[in-house]
Amino acid sequence: MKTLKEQFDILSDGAVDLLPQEDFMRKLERSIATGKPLRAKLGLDPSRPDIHIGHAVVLNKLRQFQDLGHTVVLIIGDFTAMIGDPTGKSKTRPALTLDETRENGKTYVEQAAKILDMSRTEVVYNSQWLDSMSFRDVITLSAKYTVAQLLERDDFTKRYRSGEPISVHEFLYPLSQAYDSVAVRSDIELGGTDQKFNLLVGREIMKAYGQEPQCILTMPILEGTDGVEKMSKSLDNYIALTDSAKDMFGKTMSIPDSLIARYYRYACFAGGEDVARMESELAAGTLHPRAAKVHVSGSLVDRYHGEGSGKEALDEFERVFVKKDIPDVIEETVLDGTSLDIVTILTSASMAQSKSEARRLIQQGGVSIDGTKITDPAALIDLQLPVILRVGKLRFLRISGR
RNA sequence: GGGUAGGUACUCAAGCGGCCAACGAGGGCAGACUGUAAAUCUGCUGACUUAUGUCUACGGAGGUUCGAAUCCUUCCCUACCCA
Repeated sequence: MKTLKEQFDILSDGAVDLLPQEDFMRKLERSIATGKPLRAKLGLDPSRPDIHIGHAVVLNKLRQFQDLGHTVVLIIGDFTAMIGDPTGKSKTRPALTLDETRENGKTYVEQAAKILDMSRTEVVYNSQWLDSMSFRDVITLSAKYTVAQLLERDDFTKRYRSGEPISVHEFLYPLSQAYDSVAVRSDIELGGTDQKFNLLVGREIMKAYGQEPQCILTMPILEGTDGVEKMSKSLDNYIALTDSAKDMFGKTMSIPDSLIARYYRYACFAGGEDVARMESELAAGTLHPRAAKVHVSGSLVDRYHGEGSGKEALDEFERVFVKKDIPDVIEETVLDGTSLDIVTILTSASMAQSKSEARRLIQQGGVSIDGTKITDPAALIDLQLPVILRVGKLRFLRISGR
């Protein structure tokens, strides 16, 4: 069993906030003394079933809790997802049915299992308690917090000032999330830094319900592969846990230099010393940024696809992008006809969304067949034998006719 | 309930009777240069059997007009002020 100090050092490493520190120390101390594990809570939004390595930052931290013997409580927000979305950004997000959210929740958990130790994980759905609350219960809950307190949240303040709509139910979101903490009696809740407000509401609400308030731990929000926006599916700048080794490697190679060490630390969960060494070598110029990225990409792939797969991904990468060769595995599509015009091929193979787009791609020189650039939109392609179609830098497809 | 300002393509945002598939910016895509980095430069960015062509589109539905994103009516939506 690790000592208090050791546990604290491990758990606080890489965290942005761990509040209040003294309370957390007390909880840890008690846990060590009584042998009773802490309950670490994480709420999941099951409206989008794919987990990406941005989510993984927090999951990895949870894993550290588990490795120290503590319990993780995953709350699938099936009830909240059913109602809609609070962020205002995507106000047209369709409300999901309970079945859909359950289904998403399941895939979510399957993916989380790549990181978490499921034998030390409790999975619960918040509809279990939220769905059965009466209107009276809701009023009781909402009476425990004030509008001014809610408006403290950055995002609410901004929207309120700039005249954007805020629906009343959005105010209820932080409260219901806070109530989840009451329901599962969490000792500490984790989340991204964007969740800090919500996590803190949890403390107040727990107190109001006569419980010992949870501590909060926030992890950084990992930027997406564009290096600017936070990683998210809707911005398409994400690396999914389910991405193939090849994609994972390639996507990581495309991150800006400024993010290399950050990815090393929060995506690969490299230790503080290793990260510091990389940072200083990069700064000193003794390590080429590309080499550092190759290392980061490789260890990321190793992490999720097994030891050694990072090397394979690198070999493939070198072949395609350094030697300008074609990938060794290319998806194949069979089309009707043995001689088709290039525009038809592009659209029916889903490499272009419309014929206009196909023509544009051709005119701009982004299309080649077997390595030969196609410039004539009316060109006929002989498909007696399979050909390799390349669109842009990254998209390859083997086409054969019948 | 009353008043004011608004609702334009992925986003922001011009246009305010014909020259509008709609300026500009961002984003995205393609190309050049590179380290699948950044920065920079160029082109494209509604669809259709590529046509000085047709269709769809400026919150919805009607209307005026030879002609509407632009004018009128009505409905819906948003913010703010008053109650």
